[in-house]
Amino acid sequence: MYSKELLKGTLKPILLKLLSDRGAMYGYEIVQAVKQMSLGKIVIKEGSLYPLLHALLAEGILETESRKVDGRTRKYYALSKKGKTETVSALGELEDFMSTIKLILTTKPTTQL
Amino acid sequence: MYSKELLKGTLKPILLKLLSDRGAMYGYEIVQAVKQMSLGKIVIKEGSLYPLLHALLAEGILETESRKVDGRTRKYYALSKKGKTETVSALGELEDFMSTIKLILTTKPTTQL
DNA sequence: TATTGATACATCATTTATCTATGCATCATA
DNA sequence: TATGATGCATAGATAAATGATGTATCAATA
Repeated sequence: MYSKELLKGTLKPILLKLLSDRGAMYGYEIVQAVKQMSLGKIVIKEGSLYPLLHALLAEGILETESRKVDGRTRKYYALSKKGKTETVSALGELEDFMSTIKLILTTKPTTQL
Repeated sequence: MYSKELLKGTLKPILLKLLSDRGAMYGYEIVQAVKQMSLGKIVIKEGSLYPLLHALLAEGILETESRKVDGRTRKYYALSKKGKTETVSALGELEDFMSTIKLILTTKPTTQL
């Protein structure tokens, strides 16, 4: 797990990317997938994920459908049409941001003002 | 400027990297340097920077020295010995985090569970 | 058969990094 | 003499994520 705050702002694009790749997913599955893909380094908390899912649902970015599997209810979330557009811009922004950070981190010390 | 929250957790390592590269710097100079290096995309607010500088000073990560230049007071901050160690781990963590995000963002859609 | 751990959803209070807004002061310029 | 750039500072607001907690089903095990 990374120091508390780095994750901020990255959860939403990560979620959108996952749904974009895999189609409909349910909460528990999302947590496991992120944990697995990040080699255990990113563990989304339920207290973070469910409010985010509900918010994106309310925004019309996600659509939902409940299915009963082995006596347990799973609530599947998928990208709406609007959500697919949103995903493109969210991922673009994150990648842009990361290159900016990378730029600062890799600037040679000799580059003085 | 990026959407509000992405910056969270990155300000400290960015600051440490800057001081590590350039030695002692003062607040206003730091804001300008980050703005310039990020091509205007990252603008640190004074309300964010000064409390951070004071906190790092209190932690013994930074050392300070005031100089009067052209009638204006500049408060220079530099890494302490402890701060140099801290910088190494902070930058390491940020880079590790970024590769993890990159890993998730670039995973091929065909990689299903 | 009782307990534990995994599965599955949910909410509420707390934390905390950053921003907004504001304040003060000096200097250069128009 | 007003404005913008330089320079430091703080207090209150914002909002994302966490921690803590709750409910319930199912599988494994002791």
